[in-house]
Amino acid sequence: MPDRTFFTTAIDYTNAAPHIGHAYEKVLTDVLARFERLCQRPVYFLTGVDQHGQKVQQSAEKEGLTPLEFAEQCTAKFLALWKTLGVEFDGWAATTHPLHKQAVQRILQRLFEEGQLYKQGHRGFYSVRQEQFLTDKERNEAGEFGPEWGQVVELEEENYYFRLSAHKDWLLAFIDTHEHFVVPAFRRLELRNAVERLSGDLCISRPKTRLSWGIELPFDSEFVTYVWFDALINYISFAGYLADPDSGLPEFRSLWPAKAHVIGKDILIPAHGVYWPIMLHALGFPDEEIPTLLVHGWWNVSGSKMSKSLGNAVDPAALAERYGVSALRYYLMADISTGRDADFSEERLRIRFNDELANNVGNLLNRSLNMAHRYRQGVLRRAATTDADLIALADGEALKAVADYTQAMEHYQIDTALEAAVGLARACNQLIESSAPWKLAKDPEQAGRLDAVLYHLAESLRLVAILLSPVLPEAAQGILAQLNVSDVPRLTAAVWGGLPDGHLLGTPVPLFPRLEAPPTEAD
RNA sequence: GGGCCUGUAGCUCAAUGGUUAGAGCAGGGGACUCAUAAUCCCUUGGUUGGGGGUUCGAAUCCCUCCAGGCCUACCA
Repeated sequence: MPDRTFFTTAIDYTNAAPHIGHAYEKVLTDVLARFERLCQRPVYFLTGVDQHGQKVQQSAEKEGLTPLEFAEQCTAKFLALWKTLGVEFDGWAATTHPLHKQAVQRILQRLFEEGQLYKQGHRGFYSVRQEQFLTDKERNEAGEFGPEWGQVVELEEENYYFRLSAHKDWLLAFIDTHEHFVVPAFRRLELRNAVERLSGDLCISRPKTRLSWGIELPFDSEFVTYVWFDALINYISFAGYLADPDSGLPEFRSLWPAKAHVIGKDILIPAHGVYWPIMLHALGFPDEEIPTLLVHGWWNVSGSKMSKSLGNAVDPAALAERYGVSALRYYLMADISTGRDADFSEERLRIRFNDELANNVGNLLNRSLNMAHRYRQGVLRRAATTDADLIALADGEALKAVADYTQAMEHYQIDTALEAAVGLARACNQLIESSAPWKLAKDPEQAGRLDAVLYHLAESLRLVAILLSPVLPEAAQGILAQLNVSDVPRLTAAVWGGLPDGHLLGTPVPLFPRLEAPPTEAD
């Protein structure tokens, strides 16, 4: 059994700048990892970049760079974005790393020796310009290959194949008997049907004459391995699989199996739902060591797919610059149901930030602290209360918020979890209206009640900060700092009564300044 | 062609086959002054895409049609 919770993300291809979809997946996984830390469970968060392949090689040529130079230039953009967005990973999987190359070659060598790989010729139509074999899918209505493919020649080429179809029946049985293999459940259905149609083996190599930017096959120096046995292997190579004891990589048995591979719906079939489990199975991993696939949806732009060619790709770095990291992280986690698609809208980003963080949570913090300072010099009094509304808040709503939040987070439903946290703040705003501390302050006989109300507000805010901390680490620190609480957020501390009698609160400073809409274009 | 998903209030979304289909935002009305022109209360608003069927009971299950999205394949 692993002693650390291990999360991975898809590794991003270093051929273009990151867009909002890349940012979403990494923030989502960062939030899951931070929740584990909040629960004081050791966690290892691996993410990275896929740097090999034909597109990188071609793009590098166009810019007059070596493939490595080009890949590293692009990698730097991803790394900079993760730093900006507060994505704090433990391991960085860059596929040009020598230790990754070593693991890939050891794996290929083993499979080759075991007869899982074989060499075979393939005859087909080949586009010289695009450097790829064409299938009937590429034919136009007239049944011909259009001019976009340039010169098309009939060509025979030898390659290495992985015996994928030999494991088809195993995979079907595995999917049928492991209902949590794919989350959400409806994706498992989709996968099941796709596997049924599976036929043929998997081509895993390219001759160096066509593609040189890759990892050389250990048993045939004329070839490099093609994407699958390079990119997918990152999940185990960077976790220390088949590594030498002094490699500096993690101890593999302390991580494996990963709790979840976080991926987008576009790479479930066939890569992660078919190739990857079969690769692991062929390597001898038992069924209980095949990780869950957590499949997230996409951010669309006004209902349609985001793409560079449509010119509607959203730049996450620009958004973070314009609205702040907290606003962006909050929006990405709150406005999509994990596994589903959502529509990206800057207007909704502003609305949700203003309504839920600025007006609700931020203003609650500000008004609560102001009253505590105005009426009590910032000193809290903790005393037993018999007031029904306060008991309802402490034993009812606060308790329920923490429970609902925890359950939702355990099921990767970040949006539902945030609702619970914000709901507790809402209950506090209601309490302020119904108890009217400004009236209590004028009546000496209500001194005890006023103290109790102020204490309940501060204590609730402490809980809200703890619950928000995986999504909004900085802002949560900000709330706790204003409450004058220096403890590192822990879920075990999210129980009522943490603030001691006589606690001195900090100075209120508006935490979430409202976002203003950009000037609208003249009609 | 095959597969999967979605369709519920103006918008974004909830509702293990079980009260009168809910919440936030937006709209309308009111209250309050501690606070970031914030907050709180009340309120308008639905033929659950259409049509059949099963059931004591359907947004939910079955059939069918319509609309949108995604994956995948061109086999008879």
